[in-house]
Amino acid sequence: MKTSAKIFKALADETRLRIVALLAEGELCVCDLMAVLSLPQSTVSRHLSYLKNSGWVKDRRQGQWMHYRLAESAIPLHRALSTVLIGELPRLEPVQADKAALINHLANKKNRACR
Amino acid sequence: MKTSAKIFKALADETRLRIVALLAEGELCVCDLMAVLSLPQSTVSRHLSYLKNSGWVKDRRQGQWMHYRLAESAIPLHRALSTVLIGELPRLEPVQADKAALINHLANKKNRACR
DNA sequence: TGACTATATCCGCCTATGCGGATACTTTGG
DNA sequence: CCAAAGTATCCGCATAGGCGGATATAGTCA
Repeated sequence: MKTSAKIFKALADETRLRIVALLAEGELCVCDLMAVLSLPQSTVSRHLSYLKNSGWVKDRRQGQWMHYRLAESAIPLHRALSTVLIGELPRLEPVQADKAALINHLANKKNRACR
Repeated sequence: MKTSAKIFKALADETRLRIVALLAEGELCVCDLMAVLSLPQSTVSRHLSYLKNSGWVKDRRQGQWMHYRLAESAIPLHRALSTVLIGELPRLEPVQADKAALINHLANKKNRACR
């Protein structure tokens, strides 16, 4: 029960929902998220910690970059929510805008580093 | 987006999840919930307000009793989450215990008032 | 090693919200 | 109209957690 509330708590924040929606597109590093969300690094990093701590994302270090991706969970509620999020979040206008910004960002960045 | 976060916030609390699970069984009044959850009236009432305010429940006055039931929403995310909750919450042990307590409470109460 | 980049964490500040006892309001029945 | 029941709200208190600048850490490359 506590576990379930924790799963929902992680989604009870606008920024974290945006992050989850972006990660649904694939693995991203912190600097990409900063750029797309236009948020300070400490803010993005804090939310990612929260998501990691609650089991929503996994990280993977590659050189100086920390890559984050959605985690697959063994908890049925968690899995069911993932499915819902993947199906419903893309309907939201802000999510669509973020995705467009992501595509644009990745295009500009090409094979260059983050900045 | 803000709306979505609000929907999740309402579920980001153990007590509210228990209430939602109980209301999935059908309409209940505050005093029934107090008895089943073993929580003070002000606490139960506060959580019901929160759930009402976030669109999760509707109330209906019948004499001195205020009856609460799950609300049907027009918001796709909300509807999808309802389905998930109804499917997943019953798997949780604390929810099963609450349901048993509810059945017991209703049986003891019969046609008498709440106390 | 030293400089630079990417990230995590610390910090002080501020708001949201949980708790439950106390109080106020609403409805009913006599 | 009063008393009692059911409920909502107020209150003071405590903690969680949001924010973003500042600082610490980790990895890379010359």
